[in-house]
Amino acid sequence: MLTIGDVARQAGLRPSAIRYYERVGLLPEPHRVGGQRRYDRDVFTRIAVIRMAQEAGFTLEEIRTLVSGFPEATPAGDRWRALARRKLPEVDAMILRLMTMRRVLEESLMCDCLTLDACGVLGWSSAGTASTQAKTDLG
Amino acid sequence: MLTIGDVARQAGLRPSAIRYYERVGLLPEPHRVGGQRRYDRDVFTRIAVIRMAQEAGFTLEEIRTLVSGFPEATPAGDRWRALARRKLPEVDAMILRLMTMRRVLEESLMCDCLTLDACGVLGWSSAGTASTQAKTDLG
DNA sequence: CTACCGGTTCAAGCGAGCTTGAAGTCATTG
DNA sequence: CAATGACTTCAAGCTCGCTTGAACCGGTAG
Repeated sequence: MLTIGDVARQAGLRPSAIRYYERVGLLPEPHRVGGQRRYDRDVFTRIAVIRMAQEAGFTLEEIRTLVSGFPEATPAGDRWRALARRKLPEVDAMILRLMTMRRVLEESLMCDCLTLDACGVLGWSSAGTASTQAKTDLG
Repeated sequence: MLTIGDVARQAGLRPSAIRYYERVGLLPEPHRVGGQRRYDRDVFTRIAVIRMAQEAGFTLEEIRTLVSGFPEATPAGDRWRALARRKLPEVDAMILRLMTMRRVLEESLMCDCLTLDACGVLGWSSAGTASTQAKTDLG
């Protein structure tokens, strides 16, 4: 049984973050010994999931849905699957954007432009078509 | 010559955002007519660059360096290239994380687990090795 | 017994990225 | 001339994801 400090040290975050996660429903309320939180080792799995999802661009709100075990009162893993299904295209879109960015970065390493928008790298002609380009997806 | 309202409408953001970008140095100060800002169409290119970089996870601070034409007082595009070089691996890492997330989402659509961490999909055994896993990269 | 260490709560603060509101300016329209 | 509407500045507010500080509690060591 680990104290919040142990968990924090091993997971590489601050106790305050762990309490915060608990407050917003990302972590379950642990049992307590004399008022103090005691954690089981599988809290690390949970934290790792949270972190990964966070790095993948999910909000804590979304992660809460991902991660919390809607115990009864819910169809099944249907809720989680629904979210996953909804999120997949977003993740794909994100990957695409990042790959575009990657290309831009890489190609711009090879040219002499002073600024990004003075540079042809983007494939945009720097004016004219720009307004069309400007409304790509973001909504 | 476009007013700030025109630009905002066409770019899909609010005038306040445009003024904000100007304040933090993402957009150059436009000329003014009777105190009001007037923009050239190439502002849309700039805005599109900003948006893309933002979606790719750059902070406005970084984008400022990316986008602003450090006119004199700077070696060349060296500064921008330096940033690009520094950012490339980060972008790559981000892409990798997203692909992991994608895999998790996709595979979890195919299993019956109620929660993510009850599920084997992650490849983590749900305890034991977790603490090791927990410290992947984040720093 | 006292000190100290690490836990506890709660409210407030912070940085990023904007938005909102108040108060004023300016051009056009009736 | 007065009203309208889009602009202006400036300061303050808001959301997210935490952190920090004040004040307190409990267990162990000297």
